[in-house]
Amino acid sequence: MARSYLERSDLVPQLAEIFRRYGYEGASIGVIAQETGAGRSSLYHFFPGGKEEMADAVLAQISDWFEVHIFAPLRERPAPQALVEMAAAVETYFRSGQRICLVGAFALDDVRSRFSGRIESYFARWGAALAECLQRAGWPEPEARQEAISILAAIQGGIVLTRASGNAEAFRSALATALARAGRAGTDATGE
Amino acid sequence: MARSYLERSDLVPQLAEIFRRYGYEGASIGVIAQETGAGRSSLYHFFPGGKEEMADAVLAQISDWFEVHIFAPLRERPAPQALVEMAAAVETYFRSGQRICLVGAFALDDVRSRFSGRIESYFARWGAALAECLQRAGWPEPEARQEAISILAAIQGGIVLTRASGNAEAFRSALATALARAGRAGTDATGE
DNA sequence: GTCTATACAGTGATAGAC
DNA sequence: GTCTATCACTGTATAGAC
Repeated sequence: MARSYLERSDLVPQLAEIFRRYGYEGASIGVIAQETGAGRSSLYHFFPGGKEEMADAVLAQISDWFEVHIFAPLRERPAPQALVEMAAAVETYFRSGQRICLVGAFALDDVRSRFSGRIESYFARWGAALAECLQRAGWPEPEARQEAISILAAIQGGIVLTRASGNAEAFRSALATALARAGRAGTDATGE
Repeated sequence: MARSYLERSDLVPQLAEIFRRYGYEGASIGVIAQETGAGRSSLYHFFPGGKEEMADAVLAQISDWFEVHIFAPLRERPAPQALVEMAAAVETYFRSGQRICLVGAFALDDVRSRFSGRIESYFARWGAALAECLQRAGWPEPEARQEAISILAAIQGGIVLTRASGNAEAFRSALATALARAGRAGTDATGE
C-alpha cells in the first residue's frame, strides 16, 4: 500500500504550480527539478518529451478538472443555481484572482502556438457549457453566447487586474458584475 | 537632417513588439538583435542595464502613450463621448484583441515583481480616469469604480479570449457588453 | 527508477579594435 | 556607435552506472 515510487501523476499538480509561478520559458528543467525534488533524469523518465510534454500533461489535467467540476455541472445542474455554484468554484480555484489561469496565460504567451488545441478547446467548451446554461435560464440564443463570453472575459480580466493591483476585490467585483447582468435573463436588450 | 544614427527611441517600439511576440523570458538578446537588426553591442550601448532596462523603457513608453491617448481624454472630454472614443482607441490599439496588452501579460507572468510599480500605476491610473469619467456620466461614486473595473476586466479578458480562439468577435463582444452596461448610468442598481 | 557525468547550443554580458 | 571575439554560465537532453 505504501508505494514509495514517484509517479507521473504525482508530479503533474506540482508542475502546474511551477508553470504558474515561473511561466513556460521561466520554468527551466533545473528549476523544476529543484522545486519538485525530483532529479533531472527522473523528470525525463516520466516525460521523455521534456518540458513540452510536461506542460501538455498539465493542460490535460486542468482540462479534466474543469470538465468535471465546472463544465459538467453547468450542463447538468438547474440553471439558476449552476451559475452561483460556478462562481463559487471559480473563486476558490483561482483564489479570487491571485492564482492565475494557466490556459489564459499561455494564450497570451508565445507558447500559445504549441498548445493551441488545448487552449482553444478549454475556452470553447467552457463557453458552450455556459451559454447552454444561460439559455436554460431564459436567455435567447445569440445573447446567451454573448453573455457567456462576457463572463469568461470578466474572469480572465479579473485575474489580470487582481494580479496587477494585489487587490482581490478587482476579481470579485468583475465576476459579480458580469454574473449579476447574466442573472437578469433577457430582462433588457442590448443596453440603452 | 537625415540622421543615420540609431537612437534609443527608435528601438523602443520594436522592442515592445518583440516582447509581445516572445514574452520577457523568450525574448533573448540574440532574438532581439536579430529582429531589430542591431548588434548586441549597440543594444548594450543604449541599454546598459540589459533586457530589464529594455523592458522598463518599453513599459514607460506604453505608459506615456496611454496617458496621452486614453487617460487624459477620459478626464477631459465630455463624459458620454469619452467612453465611445476610448472604445475606438482601445479597439485600434489592441487590434480587436489580437495584439496583447504587454502590461497585462507581465502582470500574469513571473516578471511582474520586477515591474510591479509600472504595472500597478498603469491600471490604477486607467481605473481612476475611467471611474471619474463614469461619475461625470451620472454614476454614483462606489458604482462608478466598480463599473470601471468591469470595463478594464472586459478589455483584458477579451484579449485573452480572442487570442485563445483566434476570433476577434470575443474581444469586441466583451468590450461592447461592458460599455453598454456602463452607458446606462445608474439606471439600475446592482442587478436583480 | 534514480544517480552522476557529460555533450553542446544558447544565455546575458563585457572588452577592445575600428 | 558598431563590430568581432570572448567570457562564465545556464539551457535541454542523453548515456551509462547502480
